[in-house]
Amino acid sequence: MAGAEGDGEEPVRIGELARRTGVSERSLRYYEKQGLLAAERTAGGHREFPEACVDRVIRIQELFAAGLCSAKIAQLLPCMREYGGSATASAALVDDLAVERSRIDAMIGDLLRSREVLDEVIAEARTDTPSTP
Amino acid sequence: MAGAEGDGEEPVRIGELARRTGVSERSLRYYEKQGLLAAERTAGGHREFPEACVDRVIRIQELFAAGLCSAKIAQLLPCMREYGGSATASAALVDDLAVERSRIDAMIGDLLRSREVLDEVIAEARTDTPSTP
DNA sequence: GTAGAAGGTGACATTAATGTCAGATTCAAG
DNA sequence: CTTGAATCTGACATTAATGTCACCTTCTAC
Repeated sequence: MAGAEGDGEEPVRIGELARRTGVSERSLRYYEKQGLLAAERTAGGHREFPEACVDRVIRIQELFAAGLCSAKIAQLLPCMREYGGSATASAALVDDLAVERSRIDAMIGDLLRSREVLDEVIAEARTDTPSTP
Repeated sequence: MAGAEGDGEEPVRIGELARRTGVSERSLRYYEKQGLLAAERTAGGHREFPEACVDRVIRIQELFAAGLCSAKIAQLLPCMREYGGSATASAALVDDLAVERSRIDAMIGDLLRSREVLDEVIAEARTDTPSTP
């Protein structure tokens, strides 16, 4: 097996994490401050993220895109088995999440209708102004 | 036929429009200033929206929810046959809209994945803490 | 050890739609 | 006319993630 020596974990520094996730260093530091990410520190104070943070950051971005605020995400993450979470959502949190879910449903509807609008306008323009006559 | 007298259009004031669309008066005034809505004015300066604004406002909200900014929406609306638009999108606008469309596609993906996350966490909580044992 | 790349912290700015408030004016019904 | 509801304008605030900059420290390869 590869990586059988020591703890078998190659820490990731913030620059590499930013590059691999497409999320700015600025945002990664913000995520850490909001409790969405945990990082070890070198003796000199540089952050060392675990490998798993790559997927985690991507998931966090998706949740941000879905309109959740950092506080909600911070509550949600510990309940996700996917990222080693073992917590169970409290009843209050479940209520919150159900509301978020409804909002997401509505937003998906808005997005689908808006996409249709764009498609119609684009198609109409291509009909009126064909680039390949 | 109903409404055969005169111009046959009952104008809508801002309060009623707000109530019927769920959009605040503040936002409706903002939409007008951004060129998304056009309103006649009474002698005293009060806005009189045409009936069609009800659907139009709802569509505008959907487009905002889809992440378009007011400037893009202002360009888009005149190209929508649905709302009496007769314009054809310029090539530059089509390019813009295609970019928006990609973004919307990506966002739909994010929303679907995020919704799944919420469903999992909610389901897990309901399994661990059943309200009806 | 040294130079340059990478990282740390903190502060200030931004964006864009929306909320809110105050004071003045208009509208509609008595 | 009068009165109360509705509307107008303009200004200021907010939100929340992210950008940017300045200045300093740490890391890494030579």
